[in-house]
Amino acid sequence: MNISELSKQSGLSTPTIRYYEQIKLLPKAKRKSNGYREYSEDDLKQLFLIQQAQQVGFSLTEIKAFLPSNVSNWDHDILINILESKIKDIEDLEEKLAISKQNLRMMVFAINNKPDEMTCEENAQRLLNLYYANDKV
Amino acid sequence: MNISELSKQSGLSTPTIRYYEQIKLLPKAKRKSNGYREYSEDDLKQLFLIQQAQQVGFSLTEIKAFLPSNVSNWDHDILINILESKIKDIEDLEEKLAISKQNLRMMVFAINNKPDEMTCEENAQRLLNLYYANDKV
DNA sequence: TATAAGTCTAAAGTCAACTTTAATGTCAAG
DNA sequence: CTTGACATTAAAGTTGACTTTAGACTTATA
Repeated sequence: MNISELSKQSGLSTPTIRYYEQIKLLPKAKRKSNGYREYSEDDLKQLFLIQQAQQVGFSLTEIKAFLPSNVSNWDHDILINILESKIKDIEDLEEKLAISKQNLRMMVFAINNKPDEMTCEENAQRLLNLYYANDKV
Repeated sequence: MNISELSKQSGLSTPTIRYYEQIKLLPKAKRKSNGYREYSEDDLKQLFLIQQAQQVGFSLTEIKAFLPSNVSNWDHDILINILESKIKDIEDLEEKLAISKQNLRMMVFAINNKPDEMTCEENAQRLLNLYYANDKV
């Protein structure tokens, strides 16, 4: 498929796809006789994979390191270590998310239960404290 | 406390703290007679709060919107909506994290169980497919 | 009292991740 | 056979989130 088709299917703009090739996040695309780039389903899969990793907070540089194409040249044990440290990263983030969610819920609760006689200013202060009642900062 | 003390306790550099004031993420700091900024425990709490929100993927602009100090001027229902949509964002992210973790585990497994007669190239391809066997993309 | 460490401001620089621009080439439809 | 949509490149511009620099003032230490 042409680059615009890949763009449509992946949800990334065509300049972004070319940019990814430029920074070697994608391999150099095959070219048709006219010079146009030609892509396959595998390229589409790679792009989904990249987006997924990006959404969970990995930088493009990090992603580059553990794409299957690069992975094949690697030392087995180092690779396993990298992967497991990524899993650890995700688990850390999951914990932080849980805390933040908890905090947001607390805010919702605090706002819904604001005593009538309390001013907004006081309530703001109360919210800030509620945030911290919860974390042992 | 002075800015360097706040910096130490919060883990943010002093220019970062000044920068946050500049973009109005923090209120204008009180000044001592010599012009130095003076901070309180509440400022420290705000900074922790900001870092927490940032770590789970909110931009400074987003964070600005739902800090208690700004929150106090707001319409009750709109505010609750914002908070609940943030909770939703977090839950979406949690789902993505779960998928990514699952994928990473699969890679670890695939690498550990690579059939001996398979080339690295073939294994790379196999990994890419394993990634996608799992998501219904 | 000199010197180092801390503070101030405004402005410029940096880095990641793109996007936009400009100039040109290719192809499909009327 | 021209017009419009799509392709190419290299280079410059943008945005977010900072960091660095420069020049000046203040405060604590030897």
